[in-house]
Amino acid sequence: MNDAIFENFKKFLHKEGLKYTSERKIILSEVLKRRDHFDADELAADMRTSGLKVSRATVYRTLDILHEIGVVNKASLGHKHQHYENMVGRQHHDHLVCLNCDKVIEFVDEEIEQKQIEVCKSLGFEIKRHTLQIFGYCSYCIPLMKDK
Amino acid sequence: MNDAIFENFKKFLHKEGLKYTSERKIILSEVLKRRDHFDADELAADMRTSGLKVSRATVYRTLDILHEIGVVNKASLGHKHQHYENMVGRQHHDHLVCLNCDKVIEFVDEEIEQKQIEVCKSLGFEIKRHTLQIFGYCSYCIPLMKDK
DNA sequence: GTTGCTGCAAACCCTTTGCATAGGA
DNA sequence: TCCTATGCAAAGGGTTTGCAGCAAC
Repeated sequence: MNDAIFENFKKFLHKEGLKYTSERKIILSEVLKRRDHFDADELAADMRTSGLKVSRATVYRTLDILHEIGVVNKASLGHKHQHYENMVGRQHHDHLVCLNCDKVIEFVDEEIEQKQIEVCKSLGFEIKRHTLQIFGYCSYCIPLMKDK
Repeated sequence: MNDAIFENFKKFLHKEGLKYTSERKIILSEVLKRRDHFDADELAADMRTSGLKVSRATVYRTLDILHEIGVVNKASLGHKHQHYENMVGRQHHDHLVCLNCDKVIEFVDEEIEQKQIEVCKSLGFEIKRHTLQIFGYCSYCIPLMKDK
């Protein structure tokens, strides 16, 4: 079923006058295996470990393209670097981030989504994307925090 | 009325064994004059223009303290640097950010706030802070975007 | 063959830090 | 006096970029 994604990627690149290179294919395939919130460097390092030699620069450049076509989502999870996540077959969601263990919990609340649309409509604002992050302590870390 | 804020600042610093220096007073007073979303460098530059010579490093260091005591809020508004805003006399709010003109519109929606609390409660997550940004086009820029 | 891509290293940008000196308490 | 703060410049960390050689098309 991923064939369609590679096909779309190829079509998009062609449409933009860009090339369907082996590095781009490799990066796409590695991204599609992911179910976590990774950063560009992490992806590059994991690829290197797997014997896939693609430079960091190319990873950054390709993640940009994949973001543009919606294959990955970019998220600011409270670190100084960006995180990415594979969005294939998934819908928009928000994040809870544990300040102690860095765990990320995803959630969707339809009312929150709906309300955002209403707010924008009432202000004449055209939404392109939206991102809600809640920082705090997950259930495992709350007891640990009490001790301090 | 700002006297109380300076007094609190002084008390906080004293409690932490820190010093109530003239640079810190100057930075606090400049921050209190602001009603916009500024970054550290901008604040430092504006201060320099006004003849107030405080180093960038001190501005960063002091903004951290002011953030800790809630005088300023830190926000990621889609740039690679942080933005700050004076929070004195203000409540938590969310941001609409225009991707064309960079304008920032603030809003609060009680239902969104409430829903976030409910989601966290149901997941056993203890909220420390939360931040919702909506990126898109403001009413002034929507017509300009059509032309492209 | 043409044109865009890659890898490398250097550049960049924002932010933090080490250190010598200044200045609150 | 004691000890933290400041300013400077350098380091840091993530990301982007210029360029020469390389690979799609």
